[in-house]
Amino acid sequence: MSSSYVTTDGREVRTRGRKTRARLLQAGAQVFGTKGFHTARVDDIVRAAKTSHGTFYVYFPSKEALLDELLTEIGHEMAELVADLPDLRSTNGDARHVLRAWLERFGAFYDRSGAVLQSWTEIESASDSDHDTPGALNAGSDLLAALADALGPKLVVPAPGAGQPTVDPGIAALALMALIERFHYYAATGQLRAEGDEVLDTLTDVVASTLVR
Amino acid sequence: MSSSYVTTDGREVRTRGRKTRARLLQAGAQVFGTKGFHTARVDDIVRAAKTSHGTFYVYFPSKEALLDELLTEIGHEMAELVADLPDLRSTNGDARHVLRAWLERFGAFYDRSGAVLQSWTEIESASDSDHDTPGALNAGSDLLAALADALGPKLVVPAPGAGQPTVDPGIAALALMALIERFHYYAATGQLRAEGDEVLDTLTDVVASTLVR
Amino acid sequence: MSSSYVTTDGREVRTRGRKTRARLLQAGAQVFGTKGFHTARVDDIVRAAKTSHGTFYVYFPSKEALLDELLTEIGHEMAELVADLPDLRSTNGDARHVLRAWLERFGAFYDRSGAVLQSWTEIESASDSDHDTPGALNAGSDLLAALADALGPKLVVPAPGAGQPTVDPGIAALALMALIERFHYYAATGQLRAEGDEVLDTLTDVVASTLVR
Amino acid sequence: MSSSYVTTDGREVRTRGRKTRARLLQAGAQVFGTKGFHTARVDDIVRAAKTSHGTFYVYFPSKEALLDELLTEIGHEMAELVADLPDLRSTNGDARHVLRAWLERFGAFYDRSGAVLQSWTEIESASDSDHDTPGALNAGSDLLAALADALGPKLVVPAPGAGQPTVDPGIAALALMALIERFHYYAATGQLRAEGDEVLDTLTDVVASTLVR
DNA sequence: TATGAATGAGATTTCATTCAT
DNA sequence: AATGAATGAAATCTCATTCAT
Repeated sequence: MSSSYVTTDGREVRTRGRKTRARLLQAGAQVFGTKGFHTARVDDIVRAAKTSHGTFYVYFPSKEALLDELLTEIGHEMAELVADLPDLRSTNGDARHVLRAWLERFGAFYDRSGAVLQSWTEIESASDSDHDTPGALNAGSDLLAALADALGPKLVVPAPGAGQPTVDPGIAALALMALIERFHYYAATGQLRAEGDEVLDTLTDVVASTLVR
Repeated sequence: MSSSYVTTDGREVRTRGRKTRARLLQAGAQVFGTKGFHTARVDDIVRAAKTSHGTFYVYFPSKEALLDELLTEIGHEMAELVADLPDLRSTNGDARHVLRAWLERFGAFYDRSGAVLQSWTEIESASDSDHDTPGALNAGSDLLAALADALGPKLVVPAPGAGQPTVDPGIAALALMALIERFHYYAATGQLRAEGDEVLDTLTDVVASTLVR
Repeated sequence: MSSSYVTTDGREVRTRGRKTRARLLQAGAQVFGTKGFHTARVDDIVRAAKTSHGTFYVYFPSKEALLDELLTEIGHEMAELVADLPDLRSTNGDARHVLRAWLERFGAFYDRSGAVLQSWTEIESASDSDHDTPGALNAGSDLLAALADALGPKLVVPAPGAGQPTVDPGIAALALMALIERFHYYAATGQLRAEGDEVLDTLTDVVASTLVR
Repeated sequence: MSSSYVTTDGREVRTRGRKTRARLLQAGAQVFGTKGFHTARVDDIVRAAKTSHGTFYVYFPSKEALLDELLTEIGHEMAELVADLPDLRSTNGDARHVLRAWLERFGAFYDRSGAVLQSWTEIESASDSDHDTPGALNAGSDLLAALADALGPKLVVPAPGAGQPTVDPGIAALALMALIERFHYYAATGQLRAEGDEVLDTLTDVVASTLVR
């Protein structure tokens, strides 16, 4: 199913072309990640993929389309990731450990794909002003919300204390996502002065103390 | 002091020009906020400010320069805001109340200026790849870190429990910023389904339970 | 009414720009006339108008749009021309003389604008295959038919003889148009070996003997 | 004689190839006919012929070359057609009948090949501006004139009346061609509202009353 | 000061043609 | 003979910036 592609003018993509297509996708991820969507030129991508302008447009109708596919792919990965998080409420005592392991996986994912997510933000603000959705980028508009909805129930363990106000699970998940994303973003852009495991430890601490009670 | 400006070709800006300049600044904030930096055209700004292209370049040497100024301004406001946060450790019992009040002020600020912050992110990724720093945007690069440094010590009250790992104040502040920023962002973009006070309440809850212990 | 124009981004065109616009229009006519629509490059037009690429797109959103306006203009001229043809049935005996005078006017028009009409044909076949009318060229699709309808009744004087089959006026006018158009076309492309007045004379003869009986 | 072809690189074309070649030719006629020369893409032709780009260039050195061959073929047919027209001056009384029969044949030809002729016009204007005659399209430049020369003498029977000016046979033939061509063109594009035989009848009438006297 | 017309470098996209299989 | 992936020259169009008034 996801193994069948077509060219811009509707022809089936066979094994030979599949490789080129993949190379373009990867080059796109790299270039969008480093330069951002608007600053990246098709030329940069083509050069990185060691192919030609013409070839680019054989496989993607536009720069947007390439990003869109990248984003969709990432969206799937995130959804899977979320689905894979064990219900922390039923991991007796072990919660912190389980969470840490999961955050590690998330970190690996973010290292690979996080940079591209920036391009998503970049596009987003532009596209809601005029709504005609210029041919692409339907990717993840409500993705985050959806993820939060899936994540929420697994997370919040109500505090035993009574007066403590209860946090809505969806909101809590949103908070979690924000924390995770930002932490990795700060780490990636050097604004978070911490080394390897330290980031992971701190993140686990913060998340644990916020959401798992 | 901050009331003395010069035109692109070094002339002093008098009262009439002052107004035009301000109009451009405001228009810029509005346009950058809705369309994002790259998607916004000088033409949009000029139109919103009810003035002409020529006039734009009398007051700002480039599109980027306008954003830069906007960002600097916002940076100052944020710094002030941070300075104004009472030390939560010395507000006995009242902490939650004080925090909520402060977060409300922060929210008002975010409503005014938050959208423009997106443009900052947009620019950021672009500028680290080629290091020549194209004449602008030195504004906030380390702003966040600085704020976090100032915010940290006022926030985290170590839990009395022993085994509980302590969160580094700087990191904690970063987390706070992330939470606040994202919450308002989600609220602004409709991804957070909550009404007026609800957002503020929830945010207070989350922050309180995370950082103020 | 026809004296009010707007630029591509909706601004009023004042006297200063009016000239440039006109120059582009004229250059377009000349270039389309000599090279044909597809072969003509925007670059050719801009060069002929002694202006720049950017300027072209200030006044016209596309190459098509320029042709469209040219064609609309020509359509109006033709309509006027047709309206001005005296009813040949009421010009006793004088018909040939009147017709000749009119054909002379037509000739002058064709000398000015005939070349551009070729571009119309060039576009036409392309646009009916996919019907989405790519942004322009609504100009004259049924123009010819309309003209024929207006022209017909003024022309055909039924022969006094009985057995002679009567030609439908509309059809006859179509024939007339074809004759006139082709004659001038052949004359213009050198396929009709005849000099100045000779063309006019012959054309008058042919038309007269066909349609005015 | 006309049954021997070579590929682009000089190889003899055998039976299998012959078929492919023919299929391309036919596809070309269809596509050029509907979309016009410039708008037609090699891809369209290749698709219609159910073959590949590579194959196209085995048989034709360029897109233009295919049209050129098509046009040459059509030229031959027209020449034959003209040659077959009986001398109307010697068909006593029967002239109208004979003419009608011939026009019918012409109509059939036009139905098959007329559309492609549009592409000829399309190319023509382009090629006179730069004189280097880009390798093709010498096909029909003076075709029309030649045909007219052959057609003329067979047609015009001078009117017995004295004052009536005599129409030059060549010119007259040109007129005839124009009429026939345009009539069918209008009929084909729906601008001539008439059904089957009606077109033929009217055309016969018009031609007869103009040229055969 | 203010204006808006003009500019041109640069970006995206198309498509006839070539080439390796 | 046939294929279809790859190519790159060339064309269209955009928009930040300059300039004459």
